[in-house]
Amino acid sequence: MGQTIKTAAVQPPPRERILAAARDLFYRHGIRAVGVDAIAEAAATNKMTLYRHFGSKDELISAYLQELAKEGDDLWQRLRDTYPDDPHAQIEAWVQHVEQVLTDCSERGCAMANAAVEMREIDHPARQIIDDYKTRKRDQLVRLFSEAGYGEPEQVADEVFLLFEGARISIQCCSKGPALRVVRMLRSLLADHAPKVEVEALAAKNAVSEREAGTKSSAKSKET
Amino acid sequence: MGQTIKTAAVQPPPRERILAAARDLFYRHGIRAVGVDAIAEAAATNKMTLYRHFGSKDELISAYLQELAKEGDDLWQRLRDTYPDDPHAQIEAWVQHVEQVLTDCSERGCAMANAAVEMREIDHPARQIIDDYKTRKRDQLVRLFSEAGYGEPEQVADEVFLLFEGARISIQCCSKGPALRVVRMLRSLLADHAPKVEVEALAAKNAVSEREAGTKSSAKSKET
DNA sequence: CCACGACGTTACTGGTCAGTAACATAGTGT
DNA sequence: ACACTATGTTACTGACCAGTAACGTCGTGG
Repeated sequence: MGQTIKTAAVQPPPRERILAAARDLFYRHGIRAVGVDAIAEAAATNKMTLYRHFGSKDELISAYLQELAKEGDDLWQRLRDTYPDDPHAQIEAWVQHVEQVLTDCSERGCAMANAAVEMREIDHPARQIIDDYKTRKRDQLVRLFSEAGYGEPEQVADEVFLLFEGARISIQCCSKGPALRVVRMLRSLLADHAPKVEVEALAAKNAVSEREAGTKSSAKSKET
Repeated sequence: MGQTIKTAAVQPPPRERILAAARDLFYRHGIRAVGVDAIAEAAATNKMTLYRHFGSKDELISAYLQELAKEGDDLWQRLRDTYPDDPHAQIEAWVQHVEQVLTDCSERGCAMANAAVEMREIDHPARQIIDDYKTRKRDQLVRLFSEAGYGEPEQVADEVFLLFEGARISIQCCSKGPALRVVRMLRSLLADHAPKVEVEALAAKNAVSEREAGTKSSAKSKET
């Protein structure tokens, strides 16, 4: 029995491997800096198979960004589902996610934003994906703050959004000081805008949710 | 008289033309996306002359970034000199500069940050220039807010810095909403931290400095 | 007038890259 | 055994790109 032993039996299908390799290389070295040969090799396959699954490098880039967008959306949804009907806990969990992202030593900024910088052609399909994703993220923050009863949820969301974006870009090109202090900023900013009645209740709750959410966030997401 | 008429007599020397062309093309299309041939052609010269002035593309990139850094520093200094011993007016002028940068329709983010995204190799000479510049900018903000008597100038500077960075990156990949509202954010943030005694005095002064500084900022800087 | 230096022109090298063609191989279902 | 499909392999094209060599031109300063 077993004359047809699958070499590395549990290896995922080529398409997945290619996408995973592209994701890693694109994020680490940049989209333009990575050739399709390198991706195929990293995926333990070859260029032909790559081109059978993705018609062109641009298509692969789009698939890469769409995967990132989906994971970012899923992560957000999971965050929401973990604390149903408790927007304050959701906010706190998100802040902790932000902290985790920014203190990850492999952090090289937001893959989406970096892609937007690299793909400057305004008609590149990638841009639409990025634009949609970022707009969605901002709107999700607005909604969350609105549900939490914050005054001026749009303003708070814009500010939080820009602070996070700023942190992720500046962690790539500065001495990282400001970026690493962004969590403290977020906390005090949110405290300032939280509905007054809940302040002390929220403070009490943080001690709890801090442990709960801290352990289960193991997904290595690179998104907002 | 005048048998040797200089064709296009007032044309600047090749080195300047090359740097100007590089600056334009690098900023508009990205550093990696622009070849030296294209730069030479845009500078109305040729590749050989380019390589006589800049030993390599990397050297040209460094010169490009250093020029940007110098202009950014000069602009900051001019801002300071325009309102000597009046840090509040300097702050207001800087905010107006920010507004002008962000509403410029040719804005494609901070050239420095974009370069950092494109040049991922940690040992690339460009990275040091960018890092130094950004750190300097942040420190200049700290100093300015400190001179203006703000409480916690470091915190305010970090927040302002990250908001601006966030605005400049997000203007490239989002529906630009949040970025365009950053000036309002800055104003209210600064108002919150300004020394209490000066608030109404500052408000009165804004009406004046708004006209003064608004007209003379014609330099097309792309820097923080 | 001459020599020198700055600049221009052409053509080339070697390398990389996206994308394709042609053929070989292996698993799978019938 | 057969056919079909997914995958692997090799080799290629054409384009682009960074960088160089060799030579030609022109203006300036002595």
